[in-house]
Amino acid sequence: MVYKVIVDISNSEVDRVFDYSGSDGIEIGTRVYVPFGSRVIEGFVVDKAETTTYTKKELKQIIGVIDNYPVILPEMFKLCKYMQSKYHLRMVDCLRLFLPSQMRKSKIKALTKKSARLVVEKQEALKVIRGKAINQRKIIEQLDIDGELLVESLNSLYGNSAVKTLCKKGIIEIFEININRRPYGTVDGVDETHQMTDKQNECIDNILKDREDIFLLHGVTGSGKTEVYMAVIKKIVSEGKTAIMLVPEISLTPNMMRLFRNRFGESVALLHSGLSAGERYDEWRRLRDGSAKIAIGARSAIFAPLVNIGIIIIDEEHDGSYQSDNNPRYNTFDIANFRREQNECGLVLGSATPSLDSYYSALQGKIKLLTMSERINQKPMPKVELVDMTDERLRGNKGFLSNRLIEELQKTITEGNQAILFLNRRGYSSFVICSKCGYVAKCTDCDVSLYYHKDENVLKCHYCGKKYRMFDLCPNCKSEYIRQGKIGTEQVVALLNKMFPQVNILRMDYDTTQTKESHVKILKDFGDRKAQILVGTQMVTKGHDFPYVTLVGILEGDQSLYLSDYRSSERTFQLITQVSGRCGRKDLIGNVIMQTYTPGHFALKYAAAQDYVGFYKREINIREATKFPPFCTIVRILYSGLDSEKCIDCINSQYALIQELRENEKDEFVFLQKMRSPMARIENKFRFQILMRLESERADAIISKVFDIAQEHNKTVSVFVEINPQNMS
DNA sequence: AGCACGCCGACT
DNA sequence: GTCGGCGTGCTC
Repeated sequence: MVYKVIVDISNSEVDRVFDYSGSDGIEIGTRVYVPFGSRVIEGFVVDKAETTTYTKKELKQIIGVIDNYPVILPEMFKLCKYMQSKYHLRMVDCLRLFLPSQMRKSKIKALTKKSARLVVEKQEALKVIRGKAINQRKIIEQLDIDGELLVESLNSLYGNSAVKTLCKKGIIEIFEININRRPYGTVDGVDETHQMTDKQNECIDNILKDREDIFLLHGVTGSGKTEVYMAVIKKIVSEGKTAIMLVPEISLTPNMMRLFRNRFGESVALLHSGLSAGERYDEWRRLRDGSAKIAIGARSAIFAPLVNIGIIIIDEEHDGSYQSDNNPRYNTFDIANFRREQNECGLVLGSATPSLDSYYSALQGKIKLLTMSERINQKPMPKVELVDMTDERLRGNKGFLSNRLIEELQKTITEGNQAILFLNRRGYSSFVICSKCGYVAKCTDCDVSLYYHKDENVLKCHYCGKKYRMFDLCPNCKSEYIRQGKIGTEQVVALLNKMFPQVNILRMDYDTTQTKESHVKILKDFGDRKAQILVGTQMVTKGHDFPYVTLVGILEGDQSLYLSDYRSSERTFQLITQVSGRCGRKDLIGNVIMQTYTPGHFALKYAAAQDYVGFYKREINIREATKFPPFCTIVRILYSGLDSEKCIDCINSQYALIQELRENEKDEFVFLQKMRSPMARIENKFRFQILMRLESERADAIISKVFDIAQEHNKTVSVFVEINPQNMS
């Protein structure tokens, strides 16, 4: 029997089927070991045939099967084809998405990667190297700066022969590093069943009535969306079907997990980043063999190996993390919709602040709108108060907190309740500047200024993570007049500690959640009321319920408003609504204070009024008038590379081709421009982009041509096509 | 991706 | 000559 095999190598050159002979009876979807060139690698059987055009001599034999069952389901092959045509992805990259990563590379061993470091002093090493070996020199210099680097990245930058030679010469050594994962806690406790409201029941009935439809469940924060999901899943599972529920990674809290585990017990499988390799594999296996019926997880859980799916739920539908922004790039909604069609099942998008696109689709009648506009048990929505910081400044308050917010904080503390302060900026201050000569510390590899982190006393680049020594004197003019930029969460905590020395304060941001335990611990400690104030970034806005929080302070409500991104109003509205919803969840009345310099902005006004529909109407008008999504499709082609000249050559030649395309499709282009990327350099790579906006009706046909154009390029420049990207920088 | 092969410059 | 770096091309 001849088997068509895709080899497990992520490279466009080998992303096609290779024919192998093998004994009969290997099922399509099985993984196998095959000889490839001079080595043995893993591959996926994607098809079988009786004959082949290759001669007996050319045709090699499958060495053996890896798993004794097909790991890829038939539906997933269809999905793979769909993704290939829609996003122009490599077949292997899709297939890889369908199984837990640690299953690849020979069974479920600990995940290791090869890393390299210098074993000889830089000066000594350089002496040994011959004049011609530029790449070896570069590697030595790089390793001297960074200490150690992954072999794969050295290979891709300088070629594998240079790395191998250095190793042979004993200048560098290659060693394995382990990437550990953490286990998740055991489950105890019982299912708390709630009395459903009429509104909740109505939504559940609707979803269960039209089993093949797409629904947008617009429910205000605290309206009990999770209960609706669980009730729907319960019914579907009782009919012998399976379910997928997606949440943003960050809101997959222990709380949430407990809720589902208590309700569904062993039939739920949790897929999230905190699982260890073994556990993740176990969970995947339980889904694959049918012992678990419900998959809950972040974005990638949409690829759960389930058959006979009865419902797919995407919670916090508006969340940007549903769109993958590095390869393979895909949009979770597309995948969910494809699986919905394949399984003829329902799809529910849930949010308190639906994305403009989804709500527009709902009003167009393309998807069904369900609304829950009241909190359960008639709890009132929190009162949102806007504080104009310009006024505060005029009245002499130069601090970061308005008098109103200080007053409310004091009240909350004395009453023994809790407060959340939200500021979407981490670190101590956003930059340092010499007020004498104007010197600003910048990253050497990225086009950004550095944040000051006081607890580590370093300057950090928030793009590449590189750290620099902090200075007392200006490195440029040696003056001592160093001023600091905008206040970040670290400084907020420091200042609050001075203001309220008797109060415990927790901080939750990227810096304090680098290990999984800390993330869980902070939430648990705050939930246990070990602290009265929680200061945090985006992270504090999602999903968790803290019943004793009666005050939410938004320090810079307008911070995200003026980014050069068409979605900035939408984002701001969502952020404020989400964070406001953290408040007044029990029987205590909640209060939200939003500080801003632009209290008149409609996004802030509607957010304060908790008026989603009002905001929607206003914003959709702007989108329509200015021709932005959902009234067009934005396509961005991003070019990045170490050599800026080569990037420019590449973008110029492709831009010319796209201009040609526009000549033939004049009516379809709303906008076309090439430019430097707003982030002109990241990690030493220069970035350029072509932006276009297309009429939505024929966008797919043009995008396909754009993909073809982008395909042809030099290896030293990486080219990515993004459709309606979440991040335009 | 990763390996072999073969060209070509530099060193004994 | 010949050692070794580095580009090229191929893998059923």
